[in-house]
Amino acid sequence: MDVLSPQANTVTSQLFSKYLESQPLFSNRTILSASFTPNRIPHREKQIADLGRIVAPALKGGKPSNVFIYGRTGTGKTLVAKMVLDELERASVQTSYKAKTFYINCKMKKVADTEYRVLSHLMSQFGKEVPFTGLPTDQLYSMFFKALDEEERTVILIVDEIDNLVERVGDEILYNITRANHELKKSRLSIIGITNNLAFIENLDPRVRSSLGEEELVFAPYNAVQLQEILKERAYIAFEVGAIADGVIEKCSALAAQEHGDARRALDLLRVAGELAERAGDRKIEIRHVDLAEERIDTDRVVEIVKAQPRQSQIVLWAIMKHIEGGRREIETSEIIDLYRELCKASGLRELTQRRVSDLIAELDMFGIISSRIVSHGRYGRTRVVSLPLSDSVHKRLKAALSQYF
DNA sequence: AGTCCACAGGAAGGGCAGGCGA
DNA sequence: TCGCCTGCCCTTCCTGTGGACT
Repeated sequence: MDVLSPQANTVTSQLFSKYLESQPLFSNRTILSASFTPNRIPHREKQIADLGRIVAPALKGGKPSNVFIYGRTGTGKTLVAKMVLDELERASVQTSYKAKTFYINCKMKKVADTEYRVLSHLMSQFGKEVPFTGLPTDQLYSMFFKALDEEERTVILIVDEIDNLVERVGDEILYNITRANHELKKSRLSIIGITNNLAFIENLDPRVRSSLGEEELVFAPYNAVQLQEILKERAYIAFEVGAIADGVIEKCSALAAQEHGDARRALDLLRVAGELAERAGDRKIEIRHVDLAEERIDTDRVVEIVKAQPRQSQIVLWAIMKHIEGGRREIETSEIIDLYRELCKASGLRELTQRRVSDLIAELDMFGIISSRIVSHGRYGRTRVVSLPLSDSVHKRLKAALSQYF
C-alpha cells in the first residue's frame, strides 16, 4: 500500500520541480573541488621542471635527492608533487628501472599521531597490515625496510604537512626513515617533504636537516592576475557558457590574492558563489554571489572551529557573546569570568580557575574568533579587553550552534 | 620615586587517559 | 595483560607589568 497520501505526493512532486526547471549553471562541479587534479598547473612550470630534474635519476636506477617543498596554503605544492611523480611512475614503465610513489598526509587524524601509526600507515600502503598496537617500534621499522626492499624499485615517499608530523612525533622518525637506504639492497627510498611552515626546517635536528634538505623548492604565492588565469581555465569547463557575469572571476581572484594568494580559496569562492546562484534560481553568477560566498565560507570556518573546541572554551565564548548581546562592545577578563562562573553553575559544568580561563581566552584570540588587547588602568590594574569582531550573520549562526549546549 | 592594583603569563607539578612494549 | 611512558589539561604558585595615585 502506498503510504503517501495524494496531497503528500503533490508536495513531494513539487519539492524538486523548481530545481529541475531552473537553468543549471554548472556543467562539471568537480573541476572546482579541492580533490580535483588538473592536467595542467599554470604558473608552476619552473617548479615542475625543477622537481622533474630532481626525481629523474630514478629512471636510470639512481636515488633521487630528498626534497623539501615550501609554500603557503593553496600554492600548488601537493598538486605539483603528485603530478610530477605520477608522470615519473608512468615514464618508468618504459624503462627497466621502476619507480613507485607513496603519499602520506600528516594532518590526517589517526595517521601521524605517533611513530607507530605512521609506520603502520606506510605498511598498509605496501599492502601489509600490522596490528594497531603491540609491536615494538624497532620490529616495525624492520618490517617496513623489508617491505620496501621487496618492491625492488625506487620508492618516493611524499610526506605532506611534514611539520605536523615533527610537531606530534618529533624529528627522530625522519632520521630513522632516511636511514632506510643503508638497509636496502634492491630498493632506494627518497623523501619529498611538503610544508607551509617556512620556519620549520630551522628547528630540525641538524642530522635530519642535512639528509632531508638535499634540495629545496619554494612555491611563491599566486598574484591576482595568475589566480584569474587559473580560475578562467577551470571555469571554462566547470560552468555552462554565459553562466558567469563580468567581474566575478576578477573579484574571486582579488579576494584570494589578499589572502596570501591561495588558489584553493579562489576556487572555493567561485564554487560556492555558483552554488548560491544556482540555489537561488539565478541565471548568472553575479558579484553579489561572490560577496555572499565569502561570508558563507568565513561563517563555516568560524562555526567549525568553535564546534571543535572543548566545552569549557565554548562556554567562555558563550559568556563573551552574552555580554556583546547585552549591548557591550568590549568586556574585561573579570566580567567574562564572573559570567562564565554563573553559566557553569547553571549548566552543571565544572568551574576552571582564572588562570586556565585566561588561557582559553588567549586561544580564542589566536583562532581569530575574538579580538583582545591588554589595557592598563594604572593603579586599578592591568586587564585584557575582549571584543567580538564577527558579523551579525556569523554571530547568529554561532549562537545557533552553541545554544544547543547551554 | 615609590606604592599599588589586577591581572598576564611562566614554571612546576598533579591527575588522568590512552598508547607503548615486553 | 599490565606496568611504564607520554601528552594533555588543569591547578598552584610565583614574578612581571604599566600607569594612576601618593
